Amino acid sequence: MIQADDHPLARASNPAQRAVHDRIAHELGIAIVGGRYQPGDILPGEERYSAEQGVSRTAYREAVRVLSAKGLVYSRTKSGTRITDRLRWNMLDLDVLAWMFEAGPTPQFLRDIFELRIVVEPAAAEFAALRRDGQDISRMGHALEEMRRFGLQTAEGRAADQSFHRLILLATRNESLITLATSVTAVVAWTTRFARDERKESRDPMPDHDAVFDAIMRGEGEEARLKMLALIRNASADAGML
Amino acid sequence: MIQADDHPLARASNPAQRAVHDRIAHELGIAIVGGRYQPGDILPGEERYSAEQGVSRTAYREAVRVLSAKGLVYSRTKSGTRITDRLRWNMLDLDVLAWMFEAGPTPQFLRDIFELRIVVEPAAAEFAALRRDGQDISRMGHALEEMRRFGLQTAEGRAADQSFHRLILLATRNESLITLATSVTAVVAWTTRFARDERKESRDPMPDHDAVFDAIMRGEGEEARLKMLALIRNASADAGML
DNA sequence: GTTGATCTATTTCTCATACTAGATTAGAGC
DNA sequence: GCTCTAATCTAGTATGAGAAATAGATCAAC
Repeated sequence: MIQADDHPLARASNPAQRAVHDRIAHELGIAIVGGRYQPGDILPGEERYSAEQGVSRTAYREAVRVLSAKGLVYSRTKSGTRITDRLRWNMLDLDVLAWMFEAGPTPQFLRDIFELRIVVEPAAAEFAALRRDGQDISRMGHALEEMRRFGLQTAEGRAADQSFHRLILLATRNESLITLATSVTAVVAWTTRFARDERKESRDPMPDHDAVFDAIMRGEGEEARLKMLALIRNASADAGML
Repeated sequence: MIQADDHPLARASNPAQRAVHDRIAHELGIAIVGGRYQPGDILPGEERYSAEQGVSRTAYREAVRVLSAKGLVYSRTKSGTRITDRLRWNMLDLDVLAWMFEAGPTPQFLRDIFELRIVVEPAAAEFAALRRDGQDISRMGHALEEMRRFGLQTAEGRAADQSFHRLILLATRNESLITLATSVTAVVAWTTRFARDERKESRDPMPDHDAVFDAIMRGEGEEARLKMLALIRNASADAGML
């Protein structure tokens, strides 16, 4: 399984060594999704913003192109660059989600994502049950072994958990579903990372996982869907999300 | 209902009057999703590409930033700009979907999207049934009236149809669901626009729509989900997609 | 007074050029 | 062969100059 930090797309942890345009996009992105600029508002403008921030217009413009590509803003000559209506934002873009999270996610935002999870992951489990092959099964089994061995208190255990969910996605053979669920589970992971340990001890996650795995292995789509639904509800309840 | 072409985000139909960086992003985007560049391939490089296309490095770079924001490519100094692995692409981005469609959508791609539709829209109908208010009901009713009056053979009728589906989405009060379904239904609309008229006469769509509307109005979530599922299956069958 | 055309000012967009930074590669030295 | 170093190549940043587009003001006509 590819670790996020190993991939070239992963943002450098140190802001200083990030490209300037990337840093600006990040700052503006957070300011926008965090509500410091409201839809309809006009950004300061190339000349002014770049001067204030001490960066070149080039870097600023490239940052705006990024935000524009994600639907957060749109630019017109003379009018300036405006914040787009929220319904036009690419809410499922990983960067946008990350910015939302950094800006301080609203309960509404988290509720939306967890609802989406309940829609998407059980459906994914169903498709996976119908399309998985021997290799999928083998890898899922291994991930569960690791998870059982290390437990969710360790980094290895959590990695195995995420690996298991990822393997289910890949077994759906549906790229759009994979893309979608990747975004959703990322938010879930960020959320539960902070929600963990605050509460009472969680229940043992293994029975739920085993049940999902078993249904997928036997090719029982409907059952896989229901078991995954149960797993998510339990996990969400433990994280205090439901 | 806002027409796509009225919005500033809508691309100009005439490529000539589009911004240069936008045109380049469009061209490269189609080339990438169409497979002319494969994941792992390296783009020509700023100097070379901009010289060949007769545009400035600035414009080319802004185009690459857009593609990068959508996950299609990533850049590193010295290495160059590479095509990202497909699983990193933002498959649900409206531009990416449009490029896929323009590049000639594969059957696999269309199957993926229609599967996603079957996952998402019934779920949306369920949420809508639980959360709609009087105004939602009133507007949906009006849309159905228009649809009944004009029929799906006219532009007005199709607009009313899309409006009805859009209103259901908005009634979910879930922004991430709205964003997702917007992308999915866009692809469905593009597909059925071309698939229409080729086949035998379609069945009357009104009973299916009325049933969905009725369930939503009465606040019956489960029923709304099932009726929407039936509607989609019928519509897809008529379009030759199932 | 209202409407319509024109003019102006402002803002993004494009280009050219120079230089920087960082990663890869090749070579020197051992 | 191996290691360290230097050359080199590519994306990144900066700046200035001007082009294109258009919102808003100004003015003319009715």
